[in-house]
Amino acid sequence: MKQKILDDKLFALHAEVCKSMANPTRLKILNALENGEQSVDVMAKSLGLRKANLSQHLAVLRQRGIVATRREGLNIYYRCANSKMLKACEILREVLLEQLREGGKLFEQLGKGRK
Amino acid sequence: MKQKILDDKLFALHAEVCKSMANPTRLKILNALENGEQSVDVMAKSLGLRKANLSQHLAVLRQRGIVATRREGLNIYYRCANSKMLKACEILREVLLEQLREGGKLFEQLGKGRK
DNA sequence: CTTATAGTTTCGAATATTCGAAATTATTTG
DNA sequence: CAAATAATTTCGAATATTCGAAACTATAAG
Repeated sequence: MKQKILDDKLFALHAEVCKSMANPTRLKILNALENGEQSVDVMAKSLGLRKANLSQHLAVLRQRGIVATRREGLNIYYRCANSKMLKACEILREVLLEQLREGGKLFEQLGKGRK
Repeated sequence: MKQKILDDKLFALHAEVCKSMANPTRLKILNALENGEQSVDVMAKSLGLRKANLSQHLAVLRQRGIVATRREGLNIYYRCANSKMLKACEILREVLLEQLREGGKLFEQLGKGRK
């Protein structure tokens, strides 16, 4: 029973983290942070996002503890808070890239989920 | 530019897959399928879910190509369609379990995301 | 103190997700 | 064909996510 409760917490946590990553923009943000910290301003420009919207996405990642921040003058620098988590994310991306290259089913079914 | 388009597809696909996993019930389903295929009926009982609801979740996983099916008489057996993807999912779970055990920030912040 | 720049928060509308209930489909057995 | 069992689909209401617009906060520089 005790184990079941831990499992429930774990599945809930896992779902929360997946939810954080369940958005192309947030995945692009995490991707941008793979090579080190970046300010919001620079990210907004390189990703082509409005600052307010980027900030909203960063807030999601921050609240889940996926990214961390550091202020320096006017700029706030974001970085990945947990390299293992980012690595796990990358592994999934590699698997999917492989699928894409193989022209597998996953590719064709993209977007055919819930309308 | 060509590469950017591939990247966009990849991020979109990645987000779709994360969306599929962004639900505790679906993660429990995937977890149950780690040890081999199972019928909907058995899963419904072991996970304590209404069959209609389980079927809805299975449809999400099916549409994204994450699980595959096989019919045998009245029963339909579900299995994981891509072991690498399931493995990537497990790796993330291991990272999170470690965090949970360490009593880290992620645990405390669970559920404090968007209300 | 004023202005400029960087970033965040709030609000509201559009869209998507979730789940129960009820209806429907598929297969087997009598 | 009728009845039973397994599974799926459809519908609708409650809830959550997403994004632009506008307002707001924080820091630096004059």
